[in-house]
Amino acid sequence: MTPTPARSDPLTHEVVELIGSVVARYHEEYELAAAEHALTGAQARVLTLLTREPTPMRQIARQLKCEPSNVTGIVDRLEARGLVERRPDPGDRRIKVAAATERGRATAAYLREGLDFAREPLAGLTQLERSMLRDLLQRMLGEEPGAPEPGETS
Amino acid sequence: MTPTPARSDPLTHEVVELIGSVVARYHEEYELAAAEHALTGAQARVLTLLTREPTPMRQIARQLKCEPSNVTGIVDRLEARGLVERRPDPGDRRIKVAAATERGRATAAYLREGLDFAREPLAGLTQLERSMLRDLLQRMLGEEPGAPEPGETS
DNA sequence: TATTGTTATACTCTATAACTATA
DNA sequence: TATAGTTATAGAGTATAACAATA
Repeated sequence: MTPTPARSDPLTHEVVELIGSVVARYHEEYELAAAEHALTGAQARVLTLLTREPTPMRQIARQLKCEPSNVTGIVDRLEARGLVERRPDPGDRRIKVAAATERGRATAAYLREGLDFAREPLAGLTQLERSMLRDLLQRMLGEEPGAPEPGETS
Repeated sequence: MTPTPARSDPLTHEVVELIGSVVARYHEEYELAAAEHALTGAQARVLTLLTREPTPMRQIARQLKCEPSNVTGIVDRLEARGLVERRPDPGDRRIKVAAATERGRATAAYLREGLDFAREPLAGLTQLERSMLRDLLQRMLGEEPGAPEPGETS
């Protein structure tokens, strides 16, 4: 009769609504911070990704969870602005590795600084509260050892 | 020297990253649930909005934080599928009030059921933990009385 | 034959500007 | 004149399908 016990729980519903608000606000601020550097959200995400590590086009698509054909245009536009460059892969000539340029890394750093969300609001929480929040979010995301998500093949 | 104390705090950084993960996963599941009903994310958001309350076009734009001209197309497509209808406003003939139809409400209900995120993961938390999470998120969002965010004009 | 990246195409979302009809 | 909604337009993201180069 109650396959999902949490479904009709008003407290759970409240938390779900709050998470929705967090998601909305996060997105809003992310797009805003990106726009300040004349970047779209997708461009900002790819640039941030490439700042962490040079990545083949196909793998960018996997991380963005979109089709590989879309990545071509996004990287094109970043490359046209000198924020990213395509490099050949020494081992496989089919592969093009996209990498952030020096300018791209600088832009990404400014972008990161502009992303005040969660940093400013989090300042209102004590150290203990922040670590409680961290633990709760970790458990929500199933990132705890001992609770391996099905679907992880390796 | 340290205008934003939380900036270099590794714990805060960790929480920010976790929130990023929550946002990514929420969006992913939202788009997926919408796609199961042949809806785009924007269409699903508007439909959900109108299920709660019939709303003038202009006000939809404000809630979506987009330009009013965009709403025309989104409501057009929902109306073409019989999920939404435009009604005149008795008091002001300039205004068109968009409202969910019976079919629209039914679709929104299915959509809501498909949105497992946060409900399933939250089931792994105790009642106490969930209320702790609620309180922490509320304070992050500045929704608590006694902590009015600057910028609120009224 | 399979994989990588690209191109071509079509649809949706988005902002901007100009337009219509009401107020 | 100001406001509500729309139209027209252009740019960007998205998926699908077909393609060239390479494995």
